[in-house]
Amino acid sequence: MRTNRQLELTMAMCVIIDVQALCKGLDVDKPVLQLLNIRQISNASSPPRFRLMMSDGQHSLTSCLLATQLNYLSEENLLVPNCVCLLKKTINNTLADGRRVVVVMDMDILKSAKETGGKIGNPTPYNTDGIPLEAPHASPMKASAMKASPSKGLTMKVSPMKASPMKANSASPGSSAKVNPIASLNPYQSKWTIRARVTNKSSIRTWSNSKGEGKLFSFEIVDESGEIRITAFNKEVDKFFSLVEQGKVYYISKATLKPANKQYTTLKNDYEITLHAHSSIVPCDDNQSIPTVHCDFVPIAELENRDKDAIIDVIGICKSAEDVSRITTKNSREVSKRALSIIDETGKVVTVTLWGEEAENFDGSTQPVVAIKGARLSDFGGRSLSALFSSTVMVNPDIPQAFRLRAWYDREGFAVNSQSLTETRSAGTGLNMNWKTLSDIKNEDMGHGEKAQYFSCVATVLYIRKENCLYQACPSADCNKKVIDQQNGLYRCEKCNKEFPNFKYRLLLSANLADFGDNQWVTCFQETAEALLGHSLRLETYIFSVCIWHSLRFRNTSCSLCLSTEDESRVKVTVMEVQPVDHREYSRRLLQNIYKLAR
DNA sequence: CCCCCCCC
Repeated sequence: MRTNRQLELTMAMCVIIDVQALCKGLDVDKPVLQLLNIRQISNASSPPRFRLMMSDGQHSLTSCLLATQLNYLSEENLLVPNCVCLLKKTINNTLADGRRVVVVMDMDILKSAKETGGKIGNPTPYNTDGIPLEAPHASPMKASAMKASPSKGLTMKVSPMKASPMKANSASPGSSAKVNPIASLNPYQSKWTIRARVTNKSSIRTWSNSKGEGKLFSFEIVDESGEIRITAFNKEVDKFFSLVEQGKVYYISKATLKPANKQYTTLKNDYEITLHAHSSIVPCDDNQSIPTVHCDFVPIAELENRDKDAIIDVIGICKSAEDVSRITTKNSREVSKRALSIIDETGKVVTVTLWGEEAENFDGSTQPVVAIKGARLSDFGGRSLSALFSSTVMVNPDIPQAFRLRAWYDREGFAVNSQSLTETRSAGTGLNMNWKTLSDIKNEDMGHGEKAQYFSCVATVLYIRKENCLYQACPSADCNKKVIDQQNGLYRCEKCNKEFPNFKYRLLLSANLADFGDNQWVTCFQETAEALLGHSLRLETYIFSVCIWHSLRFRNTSCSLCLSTEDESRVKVTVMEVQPVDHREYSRRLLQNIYKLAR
């Protein structure tokens, strides 16, 4: 740990001119300063604002404001007089009365007040009454832009060369005299106009929670300096939803900037925009200089080497598409989904899942080119992709890659012996079903191999055992592991490695299934048991999707229905899905089975 | 003021 003396020397050597430079709006790279005083500005507004007196050991500066997102530093007593701070990001701003302030946007506390032990040096006040404005980089916009560039997120380069053609557009309807780059926007300056292209527009969504209800839509925009998200609520939805179109360019002004919650966005901007009653959005026809959406397509074969959860752009021919279906999420929300199989020139296929309206409206019947910007790579079934709310799904986009792909597929691609990166193993996918008869299970020694096996069969329920048909399961939402009664009022879940005062009962039905050749005992947990019991009675025919594995080899499978009792060594046969057979479907699958036997 | 990105 550095001593005060060392710190004093460090400051003296490295940052001696920092206060002076900061005041002049010069580009100071991450100055280290000591906090001499902090006080809350007396105003009624919330959140509160804090004013800081900072020192570089030579000079002190009182015209410093803490950005409100850093208020917690003061509220949690971390930012107290005498602590030493690294100012990672600052913005110079001019107040309404002409006074200039330095707003601290991001900082680290390098040494606590206790460690520092007192004021370093004997700093004298530096020109607190107003700084001359002739400093070379004095404009707030300029200063913030310059500070932004080292933090690698923003890649803005605003030069006077670029700024002038923007001014030339001032005659356009509704535009102000000056167009500001997106990267220069901040909550401390309200008078701005940006000119930007809509890259991603959401549909209208409603919400209802304890705080109230309403509707909203959001869209993302881009200019040559950067990108930002804009959200419209309620009345502004009515006003702007139909005006704002994907891919078009608009002048946008008079809206509120607020810090972006990084938890929910991957956009490279610290802020986002909320529209209000006086906000203005005006279409712009002369938009040559505004960048269009750029995609960095990853070949499908290459997805095998990318990390899970990576956000990637992909393009392919939609070889086949599932019908749209409704699923219920863990949070018991209903949503539409549709899985597509897409193929590209690498000859590899991957499954892409679309959600909501995008799933409902998709038509794969013409085998269109599908390009997705910002899909998430998942490891489900090996490798698969999922569209996010932030993804842009383009069907037959007007881009060279799409034309090339179309030509390739129509000439030869349709016939290639393609390989999918996504293993499909659930019922309902129609093709790719691993159909077995019950006698196949024994004849093929199923469940004794290195991997769990999945198959489907058509069978009738002969018998359901009513004994021991409930078990005590872990009460956590997504864990269904059997708990161990500790005999002290607590129940232990080995999977969660936790003890609970309660448990939930779940169904565990043993059923005997039969087809024309054999019969088989299987286990149905809650969901599949309900499906069976929900129908009239036994002697009804179903399609069963079954998972079979050996309990000595497999303790945990990815299937939430598969509980393994580790003390027994035998083959486990667990039903994952039950579908009552519809006669048409039954005949079709029976035929498939017969054809397979015939081969 | 939302913040949902899901399912097998």
